Amino acid sequence: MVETSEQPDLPPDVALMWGLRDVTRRGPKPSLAVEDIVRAAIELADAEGLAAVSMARVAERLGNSTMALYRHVKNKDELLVLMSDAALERPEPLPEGADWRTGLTFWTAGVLAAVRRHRWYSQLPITGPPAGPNNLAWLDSALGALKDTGLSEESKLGVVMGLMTYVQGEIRLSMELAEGSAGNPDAFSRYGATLARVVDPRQLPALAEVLASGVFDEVVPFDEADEADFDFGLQLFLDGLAGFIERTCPPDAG
Amino acid sequence: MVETSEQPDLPPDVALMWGLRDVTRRGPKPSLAVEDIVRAAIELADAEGLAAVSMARVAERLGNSTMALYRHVKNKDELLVLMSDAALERPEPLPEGADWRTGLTFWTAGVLAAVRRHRWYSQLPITGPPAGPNNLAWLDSALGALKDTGLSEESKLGVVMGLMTYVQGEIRLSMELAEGSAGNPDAFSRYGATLARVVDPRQLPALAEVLASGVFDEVVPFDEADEADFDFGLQLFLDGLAGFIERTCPPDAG
DNA sequence: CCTCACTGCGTATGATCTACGCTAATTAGC
DNA sequence: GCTAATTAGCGTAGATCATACGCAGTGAGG
Repeated sequence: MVETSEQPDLPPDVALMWGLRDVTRRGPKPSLAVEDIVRAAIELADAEGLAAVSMARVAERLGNSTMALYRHVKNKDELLVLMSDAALERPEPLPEGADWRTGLTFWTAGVLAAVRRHRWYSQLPITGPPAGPNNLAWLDSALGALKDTGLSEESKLGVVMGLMTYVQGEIRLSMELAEGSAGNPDAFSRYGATLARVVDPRQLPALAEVLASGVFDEVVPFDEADEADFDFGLQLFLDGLAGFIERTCPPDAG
Repeated sequence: MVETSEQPDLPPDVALMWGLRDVTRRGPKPSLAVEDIVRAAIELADAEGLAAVSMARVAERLGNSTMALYRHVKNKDELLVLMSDAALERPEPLPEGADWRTGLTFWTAGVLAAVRRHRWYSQLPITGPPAGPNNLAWLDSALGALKDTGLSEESKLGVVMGLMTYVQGEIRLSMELAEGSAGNPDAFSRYGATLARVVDPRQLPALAEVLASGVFDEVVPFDEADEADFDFGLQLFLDGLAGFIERTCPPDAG
């Protein structure tokens, strides 16, 4: 394990993500860097899914032995943490002079786009609050979208956490479902039929009514339906936020 | 594997969750039922976490051999699917005569309470749209809360999916963070210090401002802060929904 | 030049999931 | 009741995995 004695009070994985290591070290030059390991792991996950990411396969891809990785990474969990920050990359800057609503909409679309480039992202465990450079850059970007609202810092943070919660739910629901439907293409076209077979109108009346309305019979591609639903919910949230901002910081009371 | 020839067009795991199996079968009486397996797996996960749920440990808990389980469950993934429905149990019925807002608030609290009884829930993979009896009962309950709004069935479904997305995000963020902070108690009290160490005000100005405001210095128990943030976001969503309902179905235009 | 921290790696251990095939139990049909 | 078909439970074994441990060689500090 590489020591990070320069930042003794930082959690070791955080120090790793920020590239804070000793500059002068004895012994042989490392022929491997954490960044290489993380990059190889991400490529492997992109190509063959997260389940294919084993220490052995990552090492093989780097032309090293399995155990060599453990000099740079405490264990596999730490590797996953590093992957979760590296996969996000940096956010594109918000459009200049945009109001908070377009800013947050832009931000949300950006997060989803970034995450969708790595279909395994939703399967990563969440081990702590955002602490890596990319994660914090996204957090900063969302907070920046709210800078002209006049909200308190605490409120801004609350708003952003609410939005992150909603986005996180979308990531999990839509991405894992998309993964599942990839391996099982007609699970979705059959969904209406499955429900019809199983739903008893006396026990689940409201659901039976939705079924009877035929919403599930339309054959809409999964992605489109999903995006429409996401946008709908996002607009509701932003509508509510607009009300909150007006109530808290009336524009003419400045 | 138990055949489910009565419902040949249902996915096998769905049939299992609904208990649709052959009534008359040849061969020895099964000494084991899927329900037993699922219950044992849930007890094990409750006691020792999801990682402790291996086919061997579940079988051991039942006094059977490992391979005996495979007569009742196709593979471990299917067992996880069954666990994810069984863990939810049935929703409590909505309070009689409640309006949609109290109904949905009640529903949301119920989902979170049900899920929090099994701390491993958030780590389960999502393999398909809700199809088990408990999942569908919850879905029905949420739809039922909207029955007096006059919204179209399609809109109701959209609203519920938006709410489920937000709740799903909360489940994932708060539960996995809670798990993480259990094994690492002061990771949260250190969070402010970690950020202070790592955030450069020139690179992350908005985040730096939040940090400077001292929000992260307050020592609030994780659960309380989390619940407050969740409620705040939920209210924003419901505020937005109120506007949508008024716009779509004005009460005096009925 | 010597010391010794450090890198890479071989070996080994203990889990894990699960394919396969055997034996014994039970029932359907006669 | 007899026979054949079917099924439950399980033992064995293979493949894959994470990772503890210790050794050999490297190269910087003294």
